[in-house]
Amino acid sequence: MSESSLSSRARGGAGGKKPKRASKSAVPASPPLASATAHAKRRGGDKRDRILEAAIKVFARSGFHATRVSEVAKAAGVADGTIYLYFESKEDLLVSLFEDRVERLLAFMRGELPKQPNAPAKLRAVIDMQLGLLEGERELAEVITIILRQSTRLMKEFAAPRFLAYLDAIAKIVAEGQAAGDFRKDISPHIAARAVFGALDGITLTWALGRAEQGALRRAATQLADVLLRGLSP
Amino acid sequence: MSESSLSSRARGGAGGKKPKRASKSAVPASPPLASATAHAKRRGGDKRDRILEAAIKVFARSGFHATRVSEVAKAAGVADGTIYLYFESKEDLLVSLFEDRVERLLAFMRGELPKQPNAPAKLRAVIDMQLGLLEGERELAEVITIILRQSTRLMKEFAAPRFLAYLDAIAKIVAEGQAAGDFRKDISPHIAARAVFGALDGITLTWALGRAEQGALRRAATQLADVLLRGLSP
Amino acid sequence: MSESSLSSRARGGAGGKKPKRASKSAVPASPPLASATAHAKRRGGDKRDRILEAAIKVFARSGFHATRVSEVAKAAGVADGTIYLYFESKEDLLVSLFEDRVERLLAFMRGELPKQPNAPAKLRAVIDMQLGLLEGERELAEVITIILRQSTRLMKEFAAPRFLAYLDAIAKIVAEGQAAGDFRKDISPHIAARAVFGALDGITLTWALGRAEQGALRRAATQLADVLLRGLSP
Amino acid sequence: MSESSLSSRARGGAGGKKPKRASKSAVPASPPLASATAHAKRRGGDKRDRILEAAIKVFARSGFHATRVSEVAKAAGVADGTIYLYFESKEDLLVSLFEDRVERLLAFMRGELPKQPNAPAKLRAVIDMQLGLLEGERELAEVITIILRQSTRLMKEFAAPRFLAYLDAIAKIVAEGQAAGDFRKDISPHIAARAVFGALDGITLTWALGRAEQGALRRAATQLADVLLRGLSP
DNA sequence: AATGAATGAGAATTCATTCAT
DNA sequence: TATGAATGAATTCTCATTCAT
Repeated sequence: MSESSLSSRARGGAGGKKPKRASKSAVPASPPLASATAHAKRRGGDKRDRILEAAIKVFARSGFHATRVSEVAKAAGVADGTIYLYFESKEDLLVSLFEDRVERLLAFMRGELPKQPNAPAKLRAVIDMQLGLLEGERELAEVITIILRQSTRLMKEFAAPRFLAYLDAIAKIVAEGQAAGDFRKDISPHIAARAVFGALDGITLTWALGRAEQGALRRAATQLADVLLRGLSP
Repeated sequence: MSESSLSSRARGGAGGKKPKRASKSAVPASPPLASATAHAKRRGGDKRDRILEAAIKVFARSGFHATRVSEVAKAAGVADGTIYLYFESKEDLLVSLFEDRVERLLAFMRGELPKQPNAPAKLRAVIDMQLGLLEGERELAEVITIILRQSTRLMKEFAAPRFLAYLDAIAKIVAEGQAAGDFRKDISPHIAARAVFGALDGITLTWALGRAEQGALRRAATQLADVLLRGLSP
Repeated sequence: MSESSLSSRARGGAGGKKPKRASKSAVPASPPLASATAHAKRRGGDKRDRILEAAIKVFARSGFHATRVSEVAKAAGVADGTIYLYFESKEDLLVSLFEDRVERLLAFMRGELPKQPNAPAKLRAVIDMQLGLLEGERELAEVITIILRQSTRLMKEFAAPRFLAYLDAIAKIVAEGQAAGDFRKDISPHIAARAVFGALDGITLTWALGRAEQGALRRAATQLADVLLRGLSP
Repeated sequence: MSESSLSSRARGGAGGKKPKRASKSAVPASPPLASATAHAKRRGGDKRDRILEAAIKVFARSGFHATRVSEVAKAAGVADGTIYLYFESKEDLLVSLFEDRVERLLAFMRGELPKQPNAPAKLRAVIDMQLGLLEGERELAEVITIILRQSTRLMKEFAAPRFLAYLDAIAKIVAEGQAAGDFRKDISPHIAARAVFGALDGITLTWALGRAEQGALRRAATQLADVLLRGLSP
């Protein structure tokens, strides 16, 4: 996974609080996606983060278009106008949400992947991490899998490139595995990457829309990895 | 696959024009999803279908919320008010679109699946059909994978149950295969179904958003089936 | 006075109902600036004109910025949205007002001036016409002398060029008179034009802001012409 | 010119810094309207004056409504809130501007006029002074001729009485001239005053909106006085 | 059935003003 | 005095939907 493919674009004042640990399962016990508020209630980020936090909740409940800015403001306990001190528009709020939270996920993955010995391990790590990190963040999962796609402009201009970069990163792992003889060579890395990403997305989506049972995502991760790794084996 | 799971709800006057043939590849040469206009220009369906046709185009281009009803009317060559003679609301237009077109796909699949000898063949047929039928229907593919999710209400109230029914149908195939010893038994049919569905969705989505190359979907179908069938093999 | 300098820019559907007569006093008994509604209640212009009519009243009462679009709508007896079927924006409403009404005044003047035998007669005619035509149109006078200047953008981009064209037309009359020996030659036609225009504007303004007595403007016109013609005499 | 007609209403802490000299041309070389800052940087007036100074600039550039209080604050180098320590509101800022600067002009004229031997000389002095004093103060000229009229409330409640007082002063000069046989008697002093005021205003306005060439105003003053004095001669 | 002019509810955003520090 | 983050009232304009023709 190249640095560039997952690199983030700095935005607002969202500092990149880097999570650093990795357990054997490649997913830390405490979620690195959780709001930084807990530790960083100190300065500035405070109000901005309260707004982001509230936005996740409200967007997940009602969707992007059906959500009124005033609802987010109310949920965040600030005045309507205050939102605009931290975000340019309602759309920017959604983008910032995505950048702020997804960037943490990607940064974490960027740190973990190099630790894996080979392509199969990396692929499993990607699956474990994506699902493992969203476990316990049902609302965020919903925002990423559904809400983000509700603004066509956002989807096409902003999210698509990010998704493509992520796909590229997965495709690289597949290609690396093929080169090393760990994966069958008759499968296009690109198609494989889309299948992996789609499967992850589909599992997340149905989980988020359903009862979002605790542990379900991690269990699904294991099984998905089992199927895909065997499916890609030479 | 149970009747109920894929059964359609009659709506407006959209009769279920049943496509009839099946080639060896399980996908007919002429797309069964194409507008029924050609044959059914007789009465009533005419204008209704022109509106649906136009709606696919315009929704695919601009998304659900950014599309004005007047744009659909213009594209269909009818007056704004005429839309409301055939559909209850803008949202109903999208729902009808989904029902009208997806129902044809599902009906077709309902007809084809029983012809397959076993679960692996059925799973491959599902994959072939979903991707094969959308090939050449880029705009419809975009409407199904993206636009339909833009109305949170629609997504939660209408599409989700349909998707779940489709998931059930796939899960049943997997379970059937496990029972027959064709598939490994350590994988939850539910999780497998979500992975299959997600992979199909992801491949369709990126294809629709990208250059939508001719033949790409069919090629992807073959590879996806190869990976999944090996991945699920006992 | 050149055609170009007072030519209008067609806008919306405001047909140029040309007034045609000229009395000895160069000002017709029935005001050519009055809404065309009276005669033309027939088609289309009806609602548009009702809105313009209402806008003059409300703008004159409250000024441009303090006037709500909904107030204009209410005064015109139409729905808020209807305004936007005929005008692009609140600002466009003001511009259209200006174009629609001032154009009639200028068109009238364009028709009358050539009938005057010499420059002094033309200058007197301009003064008579500007003041005579606004007599009985207090609100319109207020819109032109005050309200139009309340939008800086409008003033600089739209009104200024029109005013300059008008100034040019007056300057040409002065220059013509100087060439013919009817006016003293030590006065810059440009400065004279500004003085004439300013005097007309000042008289109109104070009249509109004051009690706007009947006949006051025509009386003022005579005296102003007397002073200026003697002041410009060789 | 009566004391009352041009007397100022004390406001804020704006003391009347009295300019003192008078040249033969009735207009001093150094502008008496310039900010008092230079001498009075001592206390209090300092910041208040910086704000007024900044307000002239910003109002002249963008107009009253389009100007944000924060822009004035920035231009003055103070915090937004500081403005409200010196002025009650944005509107009060404009009023204060008017009072502060116009009062200096009027005070100066009050001092000069009695020195003139007769009505014609007084009228010429008024013209010379109004135009002469604004020369070199383009932005102030713009504020007085345009910006001040952008708030309808201000215009009607505040400026109109002031303008009327000024008109009265001019009318008195005309009447005085008529009584002394220096001016023709068939012209209403009121109308004459309006014409003079309007001409002055029109010349200032077009000069401010145009290129505001150096010397143009003084030249215009001479010519305007020439025309009006001959026009008013018996 | 078809039209499209008219409707009017609805919401994002701005910005003058306040006030805790 | 000075600050500037926070407030929240206020308003233009859009557009799905209706309905008289």
